[in-house]
Amino acid sequence: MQASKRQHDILMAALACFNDKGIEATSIADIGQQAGASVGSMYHHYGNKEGIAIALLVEGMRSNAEMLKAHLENRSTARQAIEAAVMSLVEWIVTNPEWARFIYTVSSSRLMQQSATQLKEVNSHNSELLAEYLAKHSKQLRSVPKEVLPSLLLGSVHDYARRWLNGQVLTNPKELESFFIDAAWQNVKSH
Amino acid sequence: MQASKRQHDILMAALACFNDKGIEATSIADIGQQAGASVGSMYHHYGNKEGIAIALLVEGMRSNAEMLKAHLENRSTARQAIEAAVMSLVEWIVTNPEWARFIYTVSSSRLMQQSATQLKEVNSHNSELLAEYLAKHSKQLRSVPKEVLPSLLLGSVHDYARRWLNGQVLTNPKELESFFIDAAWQNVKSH
Amino acid sequence: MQASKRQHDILMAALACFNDKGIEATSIADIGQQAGASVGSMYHHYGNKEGIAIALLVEGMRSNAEMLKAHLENRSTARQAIEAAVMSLVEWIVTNPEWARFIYTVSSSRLMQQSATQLKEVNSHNSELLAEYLAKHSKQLRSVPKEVLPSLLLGSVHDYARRWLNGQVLTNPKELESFFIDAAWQNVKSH
Amino acid sequence: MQASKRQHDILMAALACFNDKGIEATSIADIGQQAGASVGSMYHHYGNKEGIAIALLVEGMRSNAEMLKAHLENRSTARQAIEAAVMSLVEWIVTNPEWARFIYTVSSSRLMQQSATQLKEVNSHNSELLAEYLAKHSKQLRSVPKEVLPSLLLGSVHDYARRWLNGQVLTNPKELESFFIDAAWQNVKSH
DNA sequence: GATGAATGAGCATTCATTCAT
DNA sequence: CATGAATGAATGCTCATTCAT
Repeated sequence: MQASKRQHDILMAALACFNDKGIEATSIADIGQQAGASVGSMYHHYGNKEGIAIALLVEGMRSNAEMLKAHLENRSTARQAIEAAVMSLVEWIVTNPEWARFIYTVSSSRLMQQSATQLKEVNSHNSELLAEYLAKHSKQLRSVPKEVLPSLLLGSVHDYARRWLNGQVLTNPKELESFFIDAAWQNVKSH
Repeated sequence: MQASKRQHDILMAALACFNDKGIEATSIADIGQQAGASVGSMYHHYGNKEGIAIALLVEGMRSNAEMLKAHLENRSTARQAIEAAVMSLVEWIVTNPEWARFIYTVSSSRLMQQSATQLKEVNSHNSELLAEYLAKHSKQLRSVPKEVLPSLLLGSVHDYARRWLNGQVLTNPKELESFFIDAAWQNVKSH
Repeated sequence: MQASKRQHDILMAALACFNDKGIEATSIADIGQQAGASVGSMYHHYGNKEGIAIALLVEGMRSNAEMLKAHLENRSTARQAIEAAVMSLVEWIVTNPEWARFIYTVSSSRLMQQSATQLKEVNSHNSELLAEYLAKHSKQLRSVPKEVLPSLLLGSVHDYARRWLNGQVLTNPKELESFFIDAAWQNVKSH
Repeated sequence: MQASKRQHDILMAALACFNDKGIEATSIADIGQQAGASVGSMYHHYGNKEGIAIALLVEGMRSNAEMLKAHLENRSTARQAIEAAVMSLVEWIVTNPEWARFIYTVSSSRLMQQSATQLKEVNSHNSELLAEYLAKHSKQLRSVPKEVLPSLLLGSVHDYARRWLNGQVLTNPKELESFFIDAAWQNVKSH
């Protein structure tokens, strides 16, 4: 089922509304109005409000994963892999700020915990992508518990991105990319 | 007006409910029931639901700032200051996981942007505390744009803490403290 | 959008309730129950309680204006116009006591001052109808400030009607019509 | 029980609030705030909200009746009595617009129908005052049903006053007094 | 007399969801 | 597939009233 224009409009309207007023505070009618779709139409396509949010989340994470995969191609050294991971994340956030904002917000919500198989698949696929890749270069990397690794690697980017998306800082993350790469590399390379 | 027991009960009940079901999904009645307070009483003291959330936020940030101040005392070197900052944050999160969870969730919501002078005061006070302290040791520290510094320093902790509070990782942040301290120091020390 | 039966039922139920208990004291649920409509349905059609009151007001004034227009047709002399104005008003009040009572009550409320273009249109249209008509016979009429004219003409009727609708007097205004006509004519004819 | 300053303040605050937002929409707290009195204090003095409204009504009608009595003194002819009645009413309205507005509004409300013996006494006393007076001059007056008389006499004034108090007309009633006197006299004198 | 915390019933309004057309 | 009227449970909030201090 290719997404029709109608479906795409609904998703984009929902993304805008969710970011603007919050998921709970956004009513189905709000989305419909912004999308130029009737209430009934949205239920026809997505079942309910949660269905829309999940579709949005899945789509966002898929796009994020695709970008990471593209950046990882042809990177042979550990350092290059790290660079690729950071650059891909920054690139994706800067290119899709609305989506990034939505995902950051939603990831601490109840939506994330439960919900569709779909989501879990994408989610785990996504996080293993880099893990596998790094495993190839384990000798050049510090040995750290599996659970902390992502935080040492990308924690700075995530933290800055959240603040940037909330308007608390103004400098575009892209301009600070080298700091994030340095930090990531320092934190995970073997001493 | 010292906070009465009644007021304290309301706040604690609200914290539990907000974390359990989300702010929007928590009804005033839910809080009242858990606190053993009537609806009217809550409105008498806090004006409305947002008033409760803000009081909670202010209280949490104040407690966080106090702990940081305590940790910074008697730290003379740059390295010690960094250690103190990381340890204080970890300590506070581990000691007040409920409060931490609430603040992380709410900080990307509309609640944060607007609202109370109270909040802004605490907020700016809080972020300047460490900045001032580090300024004293600027020679031993890398020169980085002001806006990124907090992310380089504490991004890893925040990222891990969020995941821990969401149940995505299980190891207590305290056990991983040395990794966070190392990372922080690597990221901000002068090369 | 022709008013559906549902919409008409809601309006009539509201009219009865408003007159019975007062606008503020009437709950939306009261109206819904009497109209056999759900709460949601009323909001779907009229937006809120005030929307219902305004719709009622507009409809009432429109009906009043129509009756006046009908009575003014084929009246050639000034005296006849005056008679028509009084008789039309008495007729309308006697025929629509519920509506009259509502309008008298509401016209000193905040509802009247603000609100809908709709209302203002009907309102000014209504008051100019007679004014235009009388202008044609200005020679036979006393010259009085524009603002008092309506009170000299119809003040007695309005005053009596209010008291009658409140149950303070019992004689039907129709029976006293000749007194009102005489009074109106005496008050505005040229001496 | 002479009214204390506190009691007077409460009454005046209530009058202002009632006129500003309507009786039902005015909360006890609103009045208290404006009067600088605590909630408890108002209950101590007036029992409840209705008690305040009735006190206000009684006080207003008493003041109105006093003015009428004063104006009727030393008036010997029928014409003079009519003049006095009109002038007294106009005078009172112009001098006490807030009170007039309150009484006009409340007289079509449920408050009037029921309520205190106090009120009924003042009320009937008030309306009989003029009736008695006019009875003395019955020969010079038209014979009209008792119920219409007040409307023929003062209907124009009441109608204009209501519109003036609502801001629908701007000319001070005092300036139009002669029109109202003429009208009253024409309407009740014997032909 | 005065104060203001506490109560809880009552109400306007919103909103996800259904379904006939 | 699309529409929008209809439903009714849920919820934030108000407010008259009481009462201990």
